[in-house]
Amino acid sequence: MLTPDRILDAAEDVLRRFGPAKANVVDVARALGVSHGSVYRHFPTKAALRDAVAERWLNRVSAPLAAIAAEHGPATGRLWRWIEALSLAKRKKVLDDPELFATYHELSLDAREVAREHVDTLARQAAQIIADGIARGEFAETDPATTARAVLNATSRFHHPAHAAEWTEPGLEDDLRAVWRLVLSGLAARA
Amino acid sequence: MLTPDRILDAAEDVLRRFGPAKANVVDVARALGVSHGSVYRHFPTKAALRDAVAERWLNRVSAPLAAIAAEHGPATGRLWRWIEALSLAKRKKVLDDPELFATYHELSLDAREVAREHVDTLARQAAQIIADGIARGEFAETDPATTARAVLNATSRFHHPAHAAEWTEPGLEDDLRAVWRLVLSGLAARA
DNA sequence: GCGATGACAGATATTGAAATCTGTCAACTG
DNA sequence: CAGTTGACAGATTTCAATATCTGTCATCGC
Repeated sequence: MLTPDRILDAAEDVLRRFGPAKANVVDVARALGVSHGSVYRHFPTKAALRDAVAERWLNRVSAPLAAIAAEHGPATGRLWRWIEALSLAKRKKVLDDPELFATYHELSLDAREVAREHVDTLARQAAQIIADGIARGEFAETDPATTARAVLNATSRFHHPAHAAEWTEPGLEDDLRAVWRLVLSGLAARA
Repeated sequence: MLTPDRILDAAEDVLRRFGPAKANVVDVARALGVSHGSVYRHFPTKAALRDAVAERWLNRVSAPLAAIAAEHGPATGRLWRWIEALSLAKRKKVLDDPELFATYHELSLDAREVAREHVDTLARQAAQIIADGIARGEFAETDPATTARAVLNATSRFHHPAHAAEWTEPGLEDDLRAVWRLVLSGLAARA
């Protein structure tokens, strides 16, 4: 039985093997032992298939982060662990799955829906931790959504795929910690 | 008389007209009415010529910022004007000179010397303002160089060429202001 | 003699014809 | 009849021949 999920598995495999530039629908169909027309029964276009692969792949990044966001301890430590985990996860992805990472980066360049949704998901998680921090009196009173966006923007050098080329530089961890110190004092500061 | 400066003028023109992908040394020589061999008398390689064009072009960004860094008023307002001017200058460049901007972006991707120096120059200017702010009691005591790097990193979404594609989105100014508020409270916070 | 030239070799880019790919759909199968 | 197939048109990509470009250097002319 041909299901979207089986197609996604095959597509991810093909994408990982050949990269976004060389992967094509016929290869995906061949990997499944069906004609490429059948793939089009489940995904309207090649772009939709690619987006679905990226979406699943991005969920594997954000799901572990959601766990941190849902914890109940002090918000300061949680937010730091959340940011560090985000940065580490992205760096790990670019090393382990360079081809899938390139696919994702392509998406984010086109400002595709999937990339935007991923950012929204991350912003929601960060906002949750920040709202907790405000409730617990750890952070100053601000709009959690706006502040979460600001935190994401301020740390984009460490998780935005546009900066992936810089992630091998030494001292990256130190730079992240320096930005974190700045951001943390900003969050904690009384108005 | 063929001088490096005249060559740079011609090269900048050619680069602006054809873009980094199409511009070539023969065209630059033709624009000057000399043979391309003569250009090689002044610049050892095409890459060196390209770097020199970018360097001059980047100096035109950092020079007006140096003026702000050298002012004597309150550091808080100066730092904000400095960051805003940096972000605006880059955005203006990408609109006015897309081809030269692409040249510069290419450099920054290759992590070329010129791009690194530009970042160092900016970091030095920011460090100067931050050191002033610490001396004036506006900012908490920190290492100005480290903090300057952190401020640059935290705002890279608004001036790093890798993010140029996002600079047409509405709300960019608001995002910058939100990050600035966060950073400013971080700078001002007492230890 | 000093700066400029232009022919040259090897590297790189362009081009257009041929091959492949995407997306559709009428026909097929179980 | 639900799901699959494969032939097809038009779009896109590949590939190899051709042209152009980079960087060198022996030679030129002022």
